[in-house]
Amino acid sequence: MSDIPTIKEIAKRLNVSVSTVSRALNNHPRIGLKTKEAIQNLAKELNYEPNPKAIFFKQKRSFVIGVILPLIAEDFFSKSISGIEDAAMEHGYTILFGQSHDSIKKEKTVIEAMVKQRIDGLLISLSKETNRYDHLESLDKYNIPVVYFDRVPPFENACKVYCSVYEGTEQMIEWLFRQGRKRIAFINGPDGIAASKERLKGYMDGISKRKLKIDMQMVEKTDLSEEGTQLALDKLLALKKPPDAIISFNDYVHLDAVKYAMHKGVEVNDDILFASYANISVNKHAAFPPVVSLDQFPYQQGQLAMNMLIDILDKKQAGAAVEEPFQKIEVPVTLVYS
Amino acid sequence: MSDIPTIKEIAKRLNVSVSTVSRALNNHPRIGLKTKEAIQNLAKELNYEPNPKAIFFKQKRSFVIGVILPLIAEDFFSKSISGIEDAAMEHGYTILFGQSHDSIKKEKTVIEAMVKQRIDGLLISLSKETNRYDHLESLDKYNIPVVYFDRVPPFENACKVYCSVYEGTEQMIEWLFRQGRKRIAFINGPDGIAASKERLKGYMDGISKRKLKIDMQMVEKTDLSEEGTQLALDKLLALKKPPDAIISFNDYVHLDAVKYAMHKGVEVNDDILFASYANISVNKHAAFPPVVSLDQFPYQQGQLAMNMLIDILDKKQAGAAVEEPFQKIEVPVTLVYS
DNA sequence: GAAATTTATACAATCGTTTGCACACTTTTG
DNA sequence: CAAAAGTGTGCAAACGATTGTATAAATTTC
Repeated sequence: MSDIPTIKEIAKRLNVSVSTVSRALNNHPRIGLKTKEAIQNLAKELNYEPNPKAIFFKQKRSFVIGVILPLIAEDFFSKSISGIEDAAMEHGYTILFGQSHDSIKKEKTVIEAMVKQRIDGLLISLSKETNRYDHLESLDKYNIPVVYFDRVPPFENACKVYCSVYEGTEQMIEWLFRQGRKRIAFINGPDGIAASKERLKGYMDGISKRKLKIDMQMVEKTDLSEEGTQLALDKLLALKKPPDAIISFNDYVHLDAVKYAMHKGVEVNDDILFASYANISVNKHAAFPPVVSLDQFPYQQGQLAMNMLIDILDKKQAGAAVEEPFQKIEVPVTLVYS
Repeated sequence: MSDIPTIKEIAKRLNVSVSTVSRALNNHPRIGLKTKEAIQNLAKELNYEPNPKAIFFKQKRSFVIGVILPLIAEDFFSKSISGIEDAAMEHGYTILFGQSHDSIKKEKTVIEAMVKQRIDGLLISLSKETNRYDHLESLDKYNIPVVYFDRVPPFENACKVYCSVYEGTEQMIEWLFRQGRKRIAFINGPDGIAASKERLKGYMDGISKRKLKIDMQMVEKTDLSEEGTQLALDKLLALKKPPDAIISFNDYVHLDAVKYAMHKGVEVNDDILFASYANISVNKHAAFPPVVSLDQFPYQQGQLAMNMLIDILDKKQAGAAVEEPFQKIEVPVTLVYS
């Protein structure tokens, strides 16, 4: 019920001035040993903690970092938040959290709320909808550093951490090819979103590299709903020469595809090998996990991104001119076999 | 690059005192119309936002609420955080987020970090390990209101929001019984944790109510690993009279059980009906979702808990004596059929 | 032993905002 | 027309902590 103790209280109790207390707690050399010890002991006893809001006044920093993710319910983001959190904790930062729910409007609202709270920096994975970037201007204006992560903007002048899905896709095709599969189909996500474009590019280049012919009949797309995926699979199975391997846009699409394929009498991972992206946790429990899935290391990505941001913040505080204004880290991906 | 404008700047520009600016922005009646308009226009133009850290000084509140969840990667918690966030946003609060990863030590660390940041209140779902509560004392000491949510402490003098898994279990058994199932087995979680105890109690009372005999051979337990679940299922299937329905501790255990049952040649949801708890999102994609699952309404629970906390905070600020010091809300559960 | 130096502490301003009080000016009232 | 009431604004203190500068006392130096 008592209030959190302040420097003032300590000063009053020991009959010294607040400045003496402040200096004693910061181990200033000009404070007498007895005084210093008395103050430090009482501070410990009262469990004194400096008020970060007061310090913010002087130092102009709050040790709070905003984190905005599209949808924490997605396996990838729920894992990455742990990396983000651990890295922040380690450096004494706390995180203000918000979701955009893949809406640009919500993204804007959350950013505004965080700017109001005077965050030191922002770590953000953009919403699927985000194709304009003017709502991020206020951060620039107020000189709040931003690090983009996984879903990064297309322009160059930004700090980014992301992984090379493009190369991963090529590797996946390479591996399927080595398993003797030649008719590799692809169920992509909706047109227009960056993730679909990158995957498709990887697919086409991967196929080309293997000197296979690109057959656009082998490329279908889903709106990510179960029905959309079923439709896509129907078309692929109805081909004169149906595929002997199918890569799905992500593991959720994969699960729907496999479920429907079983229903259609396909011998899953025999007639057709199923591959996918993300390597979500439920794969462990699934009856038919993808034979190969692309792990994008969400924890590490989150950790790297937060460390990059803290690094920028520290340099900024130290007043150092940023030598490399826009850092980029491309995290390599890895194939996971089941 | 410019700094966030302050009340001082506005005052200087218009050649009035800071107090006049403050009053004008707060629509104080004693400020002249012309002055007020001039100030408000300039404030809008400069995009002025009051500094919440400065306001915290005067008002002793930060409009920041701490939220600690065991593991955001769990479907239940990733859904509930959305309800928590939406309710907070609606009332102008922002959330500081942390995970305990089901460790009491981490829980303590996170609580300390949040107290340091001077959160207005705390919303917490306790870690599985938490059986002592002394790390929550500092909150009490500093008069920071706490609302417990889903994983609530056993003592009475606390604000809680949780759901009645006990009654839900009874309903589940009732429903299975009406499907003609009489040999209803149960794969429970580890002994000792509250969730297991509550489920078991519901199971036993549900069976008794139906005038069925309780057969403890029908109750197995898993350590929540895939192997543990397989072991439990092995024992159940080896019984002289094997079960015709199996209720699993949660949907993850369910998925493992079904996967293994298929492997063992069981006709899933025919020979044996599978039921479960949680109603996780992947059920939508699963080949064999549980025939019936207990939805615990994570979004609503989160929302209710946050609203309760904000209500307490507002009343505290208004200085009103809290008439009902320890509120409780029991959220009813619902069976979801697939 | 007086001046110079060192040591230990206090004072006061600052950060951005709010708010009680005081002051000056205008208008109303008797 | 003087007193009372109303109107518009500024001053200053407060919140918690830091920090440059001032001041006092203790110590050293010549």
